[in-house]
Amino acid sequence: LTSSNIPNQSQEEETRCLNSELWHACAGPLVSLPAVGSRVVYFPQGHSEQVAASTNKEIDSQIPNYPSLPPQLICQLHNVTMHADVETDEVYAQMTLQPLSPQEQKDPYLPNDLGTSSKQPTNYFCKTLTASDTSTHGGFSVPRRAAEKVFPPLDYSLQPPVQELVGRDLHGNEWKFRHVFRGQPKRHLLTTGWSTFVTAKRLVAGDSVLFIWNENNQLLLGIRHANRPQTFMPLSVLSSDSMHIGLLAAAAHAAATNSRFTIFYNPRASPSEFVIPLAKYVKAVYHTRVSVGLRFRMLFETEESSVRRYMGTITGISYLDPARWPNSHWRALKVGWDESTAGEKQPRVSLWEIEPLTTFPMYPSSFPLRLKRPWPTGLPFFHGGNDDISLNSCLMWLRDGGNPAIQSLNFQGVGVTPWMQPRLDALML
Amino acid sequence: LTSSNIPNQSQEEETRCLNSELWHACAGPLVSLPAVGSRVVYFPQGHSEQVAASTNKEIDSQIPNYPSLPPQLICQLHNVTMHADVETDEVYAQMTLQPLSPQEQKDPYLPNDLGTSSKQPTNYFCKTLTASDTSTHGGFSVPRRAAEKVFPPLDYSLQPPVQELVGRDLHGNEWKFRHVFRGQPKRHLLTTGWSTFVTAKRLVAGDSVLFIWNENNQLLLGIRHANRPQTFMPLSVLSSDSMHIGLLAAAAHAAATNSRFTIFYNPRASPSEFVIPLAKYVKAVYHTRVSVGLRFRMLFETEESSVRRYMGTITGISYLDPARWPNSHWRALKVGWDESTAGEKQPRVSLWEIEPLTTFPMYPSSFPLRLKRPWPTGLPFFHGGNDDISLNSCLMWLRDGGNPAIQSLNFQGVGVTPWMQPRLDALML
DNA sequence: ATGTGGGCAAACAGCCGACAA
DNA sequence: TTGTCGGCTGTTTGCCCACAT
Repeated sequence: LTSSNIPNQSQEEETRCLNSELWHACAGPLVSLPAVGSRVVYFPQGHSEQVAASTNKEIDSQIPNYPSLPPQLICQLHNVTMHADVETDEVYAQMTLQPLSPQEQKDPYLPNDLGTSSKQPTNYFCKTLTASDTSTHGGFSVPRRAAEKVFPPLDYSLQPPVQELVGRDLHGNEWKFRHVFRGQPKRHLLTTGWSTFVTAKRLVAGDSVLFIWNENNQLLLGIRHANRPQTFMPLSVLSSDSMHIGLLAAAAHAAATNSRFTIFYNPRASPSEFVIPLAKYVKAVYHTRVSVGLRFRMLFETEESSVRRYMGTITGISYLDPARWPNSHWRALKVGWDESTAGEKQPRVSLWEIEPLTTFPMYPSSFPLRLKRPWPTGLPFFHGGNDDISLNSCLMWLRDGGNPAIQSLNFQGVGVTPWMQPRLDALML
Repeated sequence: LTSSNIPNQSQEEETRCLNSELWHACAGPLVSLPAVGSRVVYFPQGHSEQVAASTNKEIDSQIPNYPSLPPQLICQLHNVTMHADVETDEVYAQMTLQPLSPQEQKDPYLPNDLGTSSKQPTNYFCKTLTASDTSTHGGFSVPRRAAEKVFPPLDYSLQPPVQELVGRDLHGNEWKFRHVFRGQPKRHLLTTGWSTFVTAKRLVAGDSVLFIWNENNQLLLGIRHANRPQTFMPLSVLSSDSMHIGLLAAAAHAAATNSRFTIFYNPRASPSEFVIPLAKYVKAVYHTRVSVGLRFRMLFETEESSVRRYMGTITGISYLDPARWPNSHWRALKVGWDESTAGEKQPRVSLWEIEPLTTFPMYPSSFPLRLKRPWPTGLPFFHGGNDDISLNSCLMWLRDGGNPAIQSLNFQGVGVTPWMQPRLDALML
C-alpha cells in the first residue's frame, strides 16, 4: 500500500449517514425508496423471495403457513436508512414499518408519494471494467466523453496534462487517483492509486465502477459487482428455513399488535421491490384495467446503468401461490415478452410494475363492480383511470365509505382496511 | 499467484464431506458433536445467544414470547454435517433435530452418548503467528519439536535438508510448502508457498495455524482467526429481530408438530453449546447435587489449543430470565471465579458444564425429593450420584414410571416427557 | 530455540507509447 | 476511440544469514 492511498478510517457504519446520491446510483435507476412518514404496502411474499435469493434456497414446503398474516400489510414507514456492506459495498436499506390498524387506515392521508424514481445524479458515468482495467499491468482507461463531462478540466498546457482526483466511497473512505491525458493517440487514464482501489474493492473484469461529480464538487465512487453466480454464502448463523419463518412470524406479530418491525431491502438481490408506496399500489390495483391479451411496457435496467422499456403481453391472471397466499396480488400477472433475448425475464409480474398500453379514464360514480362480458380467458379485473386527479378523488370517495351496497360483500383477508375490502374482493375473485 | 500454488477448485460445499479430524481440531478441544441418531436436548435460549453473538445485537424486548415453546426440547438428532465458511474457514455444524413426542420419549433408549469430547488429533501442532511469520519479508518459522513430530523426517544428508509438503485445508484445497532446515543456528522453515497461504487465508499476526499429520499420512491445514473484536457483519439479509423470532418460531413449530428442523451451531461464536446429549443433561440435572457455596471445576480452552481447569464457586441459583423462560435450566448457576484474571469469564453457567468437587453416590430408591434442611441460600437442588452405573439404573427406573406418588405432582412445562415432570418440578421450584 | 533485520536477487507492479480493432 | 501488448524501471517479494533474546 502506498501511504498516500490508505483510506481514512471510517466511522461506525451505524452512526453515519451514507451519501444518498451515491447510494441511489449504486442501487440503480429503477430503485426508489418510499418517503419516510408515508404509507406503504409490504408484501411478505416479496420479502420471502429476497431471502430465498440471498440464501439460494427455495422456500421449503415444511414452512408453516401464517393464516393470520395477510399477503399485504398497509404500513406507516417510520424510518429508512441506507447502508452498504462493509466487505462488498453492496447497498441495502433498512426500513421500520408499522402496520396500520383499520382505524388508522381511515385517518386522512393524502398519498402524494407515488414512488418518484430515485433522482439519479446527472453528472456521472458508469463503466464496466475490462481485463486491462483490472490487470496489474496498467491503469484505468477513462472513456473520453465521460472524463470531459465529470472530471474537472485538465490544464492542457502541461506536458502531459495531469491532475490528482480525490473521491470518496459509500463508507466515506478517501481514494486518490492520478488523472493523466497521454498516449498516442491521446487518452484519459487513471494511473497511480487505481490498482489499490481495484485490490481493495476486489474488482474483476466485468464489474462496474461509478464516478459521480456532485453539486458540491465532490467526487463520489461507487462499485457494482457483476452478478457472480456463486455469490451464495451459506450463512452460518441461521438456517434458511428459520429465516423464512422469522420473516413471516415477525410480520405476523407486528400485524397482530400493530407494532413496528424492521426489514432489510436489498435492491440488487431482490427480484422485485416488496415495499411500495400505498398510492402506487392503489393506483395500480384500483385504477388499472388489465386483462389477458393486454399489451404493456415495463422498465428494465441496462448494463450501462440506464433504463429501457421492454414490451410484453399478459398471458394469464392467477394467484401465484393460492394455497399459501390466497388473494395475493403479488405477481398475479403471467406475461410473455416480445424479444426472444428477454427469455430470462420474470414470467410473472405485479400490477404496479407494468405500464398498460391502453388506459381508460374512470370516475368513482361509474365503477363497474364486475364486467358483464367476461374477458377472453382468466379472471376479470375491473378497470379504472390512472391519472392523478381521478386517483385522488377516488381515494376520497373510498375513504368516505364508498358504495354501501358494495360494502356488504364479504372479504376474507386480514389487515386490509374495511373500505378496501369490497374492492379487493371484486378484484380477485 | 505461482502456478504451482493455485489451489484446486473444490467441489460444492454442500456435496462434500469435510475432514472430521480437521474440523474438530479447528473447533477446539472442548467442542463435541452429539452422535447421529442419539437423543439430545436443545435449548432455544442458547441458540438465541448464538444469534445475538453473531449479529452483535441483544435480544429486543419487542420479541414476542412463545409460551408454547419449552426452554428445552428433547430431540432425536437425525443429521449432523460439518461445514466451514468459504471466506473465513470458520467452522460450524448443521444439525437436523426432531422433537420427540411424549410417547416417543418413553421408547427404550440407552443413553451411551455422554458427549465424548471430540477426539483431538494426536499428531498435530498449533502455532500463533508472529509478525515475522505473516510479513512478506520471510517465511514461517516452525517450532523445532513440532516439525520433528508432525512433518516427515528430512534427509539431513542434503545441503540444506529440504522437502516439499502438500497439505489440504477444510475445503479440500491443496497448498504446497517448501520445508527447509537451514540458518545459523539451524531451524525449520516454510518458505516458498507460505506467503500465498497467508494472503489467501488473510492471516495476520495473532491468528493461529494448525498442522495435522493424520493416519493416512496426509497433511491437514487449519486456521483459527484471533477473536477480532469487530467481526460484526450487519447481515443485510434479515434483521436480527426477525432472526430471533425465526429461531423461536421454527423450534415452536417443530415442537408442536414433532417435525424436523435445522439449526446451525457455530462453536467459536456461541458462548455455550446449546445442543447437548440427553444423557449428559440427565446426569447433570438429576444426579448432581449443587448448592450455593459449592466449589467446582470447569474446562476452558487455552491459547495453545489445549485445555485447563478453572476453579469457581457457586454464588447463586436462579432462573436466568424468569419472565421469558420460566423453569429453564439454562445458565441457572451464578458463579464466581477464583482467579482475578478470569474476570471476563461467564458469570452464569449451566449445571452440565461444571464438575462439582464433592459428589455423593446415589441410588433411585433413596431419591430425596426435597431436602428437609434448606441449603444456605438459593433454591434447593436435589442431589444424586454421577457415576455411569447409577445413571443407567436411574434412567431405567425413570422410564418404568418411578414413584407413583411423585408422578401425581403437576408440572407446567411442555415438551418434557412425563416421567421427567416430577423431577423437574422438584428441581426448579 | 526462535523472532527480527540487513543484504541481495529475482519477480512483480506499474508507467510509457505502439499498435490494432 | 480504446483495449491490449512489449519495453522499461522502480518497488516489492522473498531467500539467505547474522544477531539478539
